[in-house]
Amino acid sequence: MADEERPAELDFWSFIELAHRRLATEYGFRHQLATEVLLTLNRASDLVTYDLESAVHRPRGLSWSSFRLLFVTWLAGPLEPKRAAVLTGMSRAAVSNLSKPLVADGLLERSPGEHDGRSVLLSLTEHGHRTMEELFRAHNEREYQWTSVLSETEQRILVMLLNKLITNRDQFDLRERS
Amino acid sequence: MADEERPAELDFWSFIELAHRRLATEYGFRHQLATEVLLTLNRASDLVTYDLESAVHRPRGLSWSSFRLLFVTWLAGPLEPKRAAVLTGMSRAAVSNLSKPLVADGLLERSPGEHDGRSVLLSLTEHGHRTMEELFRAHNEREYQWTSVLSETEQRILVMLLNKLITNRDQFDLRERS
DNA sequence: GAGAAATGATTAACGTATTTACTATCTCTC
DNA sequence: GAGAGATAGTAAATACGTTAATCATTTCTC
Repeated sequence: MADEERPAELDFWSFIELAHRRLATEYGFRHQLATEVLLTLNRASDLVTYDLESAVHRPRGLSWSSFRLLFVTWLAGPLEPKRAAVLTGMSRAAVSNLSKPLVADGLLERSPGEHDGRSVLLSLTEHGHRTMEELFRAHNEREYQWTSVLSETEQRILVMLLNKLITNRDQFDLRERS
Repeated sequence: MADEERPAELDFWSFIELAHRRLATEYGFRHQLATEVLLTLNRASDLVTYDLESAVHRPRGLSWSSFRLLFVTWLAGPLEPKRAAVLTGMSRAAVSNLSKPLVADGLLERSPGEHDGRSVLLSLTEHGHRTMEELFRAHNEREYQWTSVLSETEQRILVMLLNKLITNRDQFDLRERS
């Protein structure tokens, strides 16, 4: 057994390796590769997100969620809260809560819908629009720092593989946010 | 312009494509591929996680975070809360809060540390151990359903690319959880 | 070896997301 | 066109995470 394990080096990322090893040797689990793929996917996503949030958005007074809402409104807006919820992957209530401070800060605008008395349209104000252009520039630069360790071809392969992973999801009855 | 956009088909996943298109045509952002890579990474991770949580863990009365804590304790335990926090990627306070119900349910055990009067060791109880074996079997089966749309080679490439993405992170001063 | 600083775990205060319940409007059916 | 049911948005209750403050112990320094 000796110093087969080196706990001193073990951290959030290298835990994946330990898990893989332990699942292989201690327990006879069939699908170790599946675990490795999805653990890696998860932790990579968490690391990048955490970094972007704390380096770009928090210093400007925005949470990751607020940014996401502004982002979809910027690119797909004006849109109803319902649609914003689908596109951001959060609940309608979350959109409603997040909008409040953004409207108060003059970034977002809430106007009554045209044909439906219940509905509302979210759009960026002029100020919100300018803010997003500046904000996304910083965001995009940091994204580039992350991805530039991969060649363009590697990046395209990565996107392609993730697309394949996700778009075949209808092969089984997966759970989605209602 | 015509029906260039088809909002009817737009959802959480296909928004990536819309974002890519809009950033390319409307705004002259330099690093569209970076955005596409990281949006894809993020959303893929979210979809898989949401599915695993709602299909496997919630029905058994566990949150995603509880599962993660049990998982690292299972594979790397017994360990101190501090180390569990690093390995799960959450705060020490979260570990402390999550432990409480798990101890109460008889899955987790909290024993005083050997050499240090302040410290504590978290470990699975016998019952917790048996539970994890059953639970992880279900988890692993579902993971397999997800990943099996990729060939083994594709899976290895995916892991390799994500590893490359992350392990070069020390090239710039990224933000990590303290 | 006594006092100061540091460290581990917990608690308290707070922010933010989710689910559930509610209100208003719209649509469908007869 | 009146009533049942569906839908949009919000509000209330709840769950769960974070950071900051607290307590106990340990380590460092003189």
